[in-house]
Amino acid sequence: MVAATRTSTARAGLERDDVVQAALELVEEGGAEALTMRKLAAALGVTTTTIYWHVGHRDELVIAVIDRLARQLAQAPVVGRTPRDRVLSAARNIWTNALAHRNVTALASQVGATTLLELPLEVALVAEFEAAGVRGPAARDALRSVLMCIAGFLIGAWRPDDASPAPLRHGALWSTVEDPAIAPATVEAMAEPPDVERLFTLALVAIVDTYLPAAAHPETAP
Amino acid sequence: MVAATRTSTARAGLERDDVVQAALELVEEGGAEALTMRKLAAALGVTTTTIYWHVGHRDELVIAVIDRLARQLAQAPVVGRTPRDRVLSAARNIWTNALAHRNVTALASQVGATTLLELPLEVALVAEFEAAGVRGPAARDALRSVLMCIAGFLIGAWRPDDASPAPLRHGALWSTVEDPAIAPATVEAMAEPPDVERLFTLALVAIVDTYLPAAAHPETAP
DNA sequence: ACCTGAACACCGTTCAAGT
DNA sequence: ACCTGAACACCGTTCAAGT
Repeated sequence: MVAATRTSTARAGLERDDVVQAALELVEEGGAEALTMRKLAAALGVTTTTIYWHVGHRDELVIAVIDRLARQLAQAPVVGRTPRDRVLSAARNIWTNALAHRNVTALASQVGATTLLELPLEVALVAEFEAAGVRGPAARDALRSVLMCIAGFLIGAWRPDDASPAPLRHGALWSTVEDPAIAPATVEAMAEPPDVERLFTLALVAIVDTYLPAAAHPETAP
Repeated sequence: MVAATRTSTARAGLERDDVVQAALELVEEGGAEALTMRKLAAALGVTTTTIYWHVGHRDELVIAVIDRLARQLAQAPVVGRTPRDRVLSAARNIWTNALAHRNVTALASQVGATTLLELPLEVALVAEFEAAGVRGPAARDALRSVLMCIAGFLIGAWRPDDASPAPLRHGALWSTVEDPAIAPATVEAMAEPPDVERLFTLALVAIVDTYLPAAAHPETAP
């Protein structure tokens, strides 16, 4: 701890890094709404205004929290033999990372700082797109499409319906549907939760294959 | 708006529907955070507690707001000659509707009431999937995949980077990237905002084609 | 330089009371 | 039945002041 190097121990010995780290822990455990200036101060045994002295107002603190997690994250390895497999692996790393740190990821998404959190993983993905022959604006479109797809499936993955009030759940609302164009068996199937992990994989492959050169598609390869 | 300042303590002639309608207008104009019990009361020329008498606490009010917009929405027509085109049209109706009512859609997403808002459009989409030969659990997976894809691209569409603080934007962060595996031209391309509408269309087609029977795919059709 | 205490302008929510 | 006023427990943020 850096505080140990201090010779003058008259104060609380609090440093900006300690505050940010404590804030990160609050978010990881309790989500964005658990991060209040007052709770954070209490967790550090300090007054609310002390937080302001160290990190400024809440927006700056949030950015610092995201930045701190970004630096802590280990660079996940990209695996696979073919360029296509490696692209999928790099994309899946972003997905896995977001699932592992859902609360910070959700916070980053709220404040529009997603890129700050996952830039190294994005860079790794684009590098694989380059290796697969996708570059320039096409690489940007491919990256953005994959990122937005991940964002959407994340919502489905970490709000597994039972976070909603009972009468608002997908199954509950669909159970009231009567439509001559829809078979009863299909309506019934709507009540079951989907396998989000599997659906994500299918969607990811579909989108990636849209951007890869035709030669990389297994379906249309000679 | 029904605004009027009352001093007397007699009836305001307020009904639950008026409160919900005023709340809906607040959200449509100013987003979720514009909907506070106090602002709503002020807009109606009434005391905060009156809101509670009419609609209960905020969660119930939010649900009522979403429900009210859902009932107001005109049923968008599905167009197209082939089953595939009609599926894409029905899916695009959900996308278009969400863009048109972004604030309420975002609110619904926050509280897990998305289905409440767009159930009729979901039913229309599933009906087209049925007509295209996708039913039962496969129809559920197809619907869910399309919905999650829409959710992700919505984030990209209504947070067009300039909502983020300047140094956190995609382009700004990417401009610092130096990676031997990535061509400078590709890094430069990352600074330009993508055409989200176009990317959404490509992704939607890719996902829909994953679920449609092979005969419906133009690429693999005989 | 570091930290405290009081204060301000907001929130959601409840309760007793008025007509 | 409908509505008000006061109150409680929270927020983020600022300011003067203490060491």
